[in-house]
Amino acid sequence: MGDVARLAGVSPTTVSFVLNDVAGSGIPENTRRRVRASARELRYRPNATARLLRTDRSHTIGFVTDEIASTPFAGDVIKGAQEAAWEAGKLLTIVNTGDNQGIEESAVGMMLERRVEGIIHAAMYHRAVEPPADSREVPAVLLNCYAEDGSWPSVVPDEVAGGRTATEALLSRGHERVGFINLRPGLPAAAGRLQGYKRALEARGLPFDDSLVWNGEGTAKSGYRLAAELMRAQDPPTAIFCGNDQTAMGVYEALKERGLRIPEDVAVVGFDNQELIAVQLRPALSTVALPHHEMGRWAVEYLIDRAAHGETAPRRHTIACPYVGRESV
Amino acid sequence: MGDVARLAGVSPTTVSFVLNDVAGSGIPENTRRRVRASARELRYRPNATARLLRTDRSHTIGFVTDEIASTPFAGDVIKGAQEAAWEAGKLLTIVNTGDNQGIEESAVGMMLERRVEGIIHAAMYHRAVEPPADSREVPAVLLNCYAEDGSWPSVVPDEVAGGRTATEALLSRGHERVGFINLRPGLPAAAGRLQGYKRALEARGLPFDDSLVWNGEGTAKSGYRLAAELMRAQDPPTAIFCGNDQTAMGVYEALKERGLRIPEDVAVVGFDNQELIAVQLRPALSTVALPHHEMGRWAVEYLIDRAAHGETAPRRHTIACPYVGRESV
DNA sequence: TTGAAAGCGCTACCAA
DNA sequence: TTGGTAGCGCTTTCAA
Repeated sequence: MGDVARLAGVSPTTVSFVLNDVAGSGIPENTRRRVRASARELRYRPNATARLLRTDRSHTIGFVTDEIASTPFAGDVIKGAQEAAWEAGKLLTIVNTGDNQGIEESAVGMMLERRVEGIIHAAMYHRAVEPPADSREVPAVLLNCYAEDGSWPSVVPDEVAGGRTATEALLSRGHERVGFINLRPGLPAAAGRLQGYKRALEARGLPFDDSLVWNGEGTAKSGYRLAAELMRAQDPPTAIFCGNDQTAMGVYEALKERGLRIPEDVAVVGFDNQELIAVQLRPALSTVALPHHEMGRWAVEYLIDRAAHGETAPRRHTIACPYVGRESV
Repeated sequence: MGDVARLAGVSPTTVSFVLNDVAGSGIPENTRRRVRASARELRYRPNATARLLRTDRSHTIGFVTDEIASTPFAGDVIKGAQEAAWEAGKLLTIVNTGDNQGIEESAVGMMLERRVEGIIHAAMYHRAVEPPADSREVPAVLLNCYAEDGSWPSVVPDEVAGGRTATEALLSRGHERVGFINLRPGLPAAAGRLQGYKRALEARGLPFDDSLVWNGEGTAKSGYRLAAELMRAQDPPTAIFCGNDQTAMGVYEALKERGLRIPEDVAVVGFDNQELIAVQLRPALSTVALPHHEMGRWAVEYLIDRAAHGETAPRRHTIACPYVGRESV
C-alpha cells in the first residue's frame, strides 16, 4: 500500500480512502484515478489479514458439520449457506467433524481464533445435539438439529407439516386407507411425520388404524419387506406414504412384483426428494422435499442479522417441506 | 496476551514462547506452568489474524467448486479434502460458483486477499476448464477437471482403467457379448470408458462390435430405452456395462420387464458407485467407484507439498477407479 | 532465562 | 482535500 501511495504521490491514507470508496472523504476524481492506476500497475492486492486485524471484521462464517458426504443432505445445505454468505460478502470456512466431539471442539477453537463472525452447527440427520460451549462466544445457530434444552437457536424442517402434506396428497385423491412405512421410531423425523399423518387423517375425519403403520429402517430393503406385509392384509391400503425415498424404492419393487400398478392400483408418496432416486424411478416419485437449501440460507442470514442487531432469545425456526408432485400419486 | 504476561509476571515474549512451545527457548517448567495457568484463567484465545499478519502463514486452503449440490460428486470430494487439510492443521474455505466466471474470479480474489496457501478448483463433472489466471499466484490444482493446454496441475479419475475394470469384471465371468450403454459422447468420462472397454476386449482377443455400444443420456430413462434396444437384437448381449448407475437403474427396469433375471440371464455393472442407488437396487449393483474422496485428499496433499517444496512441472495425476462387487455380476 | 522493541499491512483519528 | 501516525495482537531478533 505504501508503494501504491508513493507511486501515486499521495499518502497511504488517501490510498485507503480511494480503494475502499470511503464516503465523504472528498478525494477528487483526479487523485482517485491516479491512485487506482498505480494500484493496477503494481498489481496491488489488499491484505485482508491486516484489515481484519485492524477492523475486527473477518467476513467469515464457520460451518461445522458432523458428516458431509454420502447423503441426502450436506450438498444442498452448504450450497444454500454459501449463496447467502456470498451475497453478504462473506466466506464460509467448513469443517467436517465425522461426529467426533474432540474434532468439533478444536474446529470451533480454530474458527474462534480466526475471529469468525458466526458459527453454524449442521447435522446430517435431524436430531438433538449439544455443541461446544465455546461457540457461544459468537452468534451461533444449529441447522437440522436442535438443543434438547432449547438454549441454542436452531432451524429444522417442519416434519409435522411435511408428514401432513404427504398424507394430504394421498387423501385428496380419494384414498382412505393410507399405509405408512415410517422411519425408525425415536427419530424426530419419524415422530413428526407420524404426527402429521395423524393430523391429516383427523382433519378428514378418518380413523387412525395402526395396522397400517409400520416402522422400517429407511432402506429399500425394509420398504420392500413392509410393503409386502402391508399388501398381504385382508383390507390392504390403496396408497402408501413412505418415510423416505429409499423406502419408496423398495415399495415400488414389492408392488410391481405383485403386479400392482403405480399409481392406478396403489399410489405412493415418498419423503426427502432425493432427485437421484425420485426422478429416476418409474413412475417418477411424488415426494416431499426437505428444505436443505433454505435451511442453509436461513442459518447464514440469521447469523448475519444477529451479528448486526445483537442478541435475541434463542429461536427455534422451522421451515416447510414442500410437496413435489410427480407421477406416483 | 499482554494480560496473560502481566498476570504471570513475565513478558509477552515469554508467553509467546511458552504457548507456542518454541524449541530451545529454555523456559523452565516452573514459569511455563505459571504462564499456562494465567492463560487458562483469563480464557486467553490467541488471535490467529495477528499471528498470520506476522508469519504470513494462513493455514487455509481455498476450495472453489462449480457446483456443490445434487450430485454424485461434491460431498465426498470435500470430505476427502477436508480430512487431509485437518490432518495438516489447515482449514478449508469453500465457495460454490454456480459455474459463473465472474463469481469464480472474485472468489479467487477474496481468497488471495486472505492469503490462502493454495487453491483447489473442483468440477462436478470431469471436464476441461480454464481457471482464473490469478490462481497462479499460489499453488493451485484442478480437481476432476483439467486444463486443455496442460498448464495447470490436475487430478482426475482414470476413466480408461475404470472402463476396463468394469468390462473385465464381466469378461472374467465368461461373458463374451458385453453391451455398453455409455454416457453422452464428447465427455472425457465417456471417451475414456469406451477406450477402456475396447482395451478389455482386445486383451481377451474379443472383437469389438459397435452394435453393442450406444450412447445414452446418463439417465434411468435412457438406460431403460437403450437396454430394450440392446435386448431386441437377434444376438443380444449377456451382460451390460452402464456408463453410470442411473443408467443401470433403467437397465434393471427394462430387463425385469422382459422377465430376465440379474445376474443369471444378464449381468449388469454400473459406474460411479452412487450408494443411494447401487446399494438399494435389487440385486445390489456391482459398479466402479469414482475416487472422489481420494481426489480430495490428493489435491490438498499436493498443495501442501508444493507449498513446502516449491514449484514443479504441472503434473496430471490420475487416480484409479476401484471395482465394487455386489450382486449384479 | 527473560525482556524490549520492531514491525507485519492496514484503518481511522486528528491535524493541517 | 490530504497526511502523519498510533495501534490492532502477535512473532522474533537481539541484548541483557
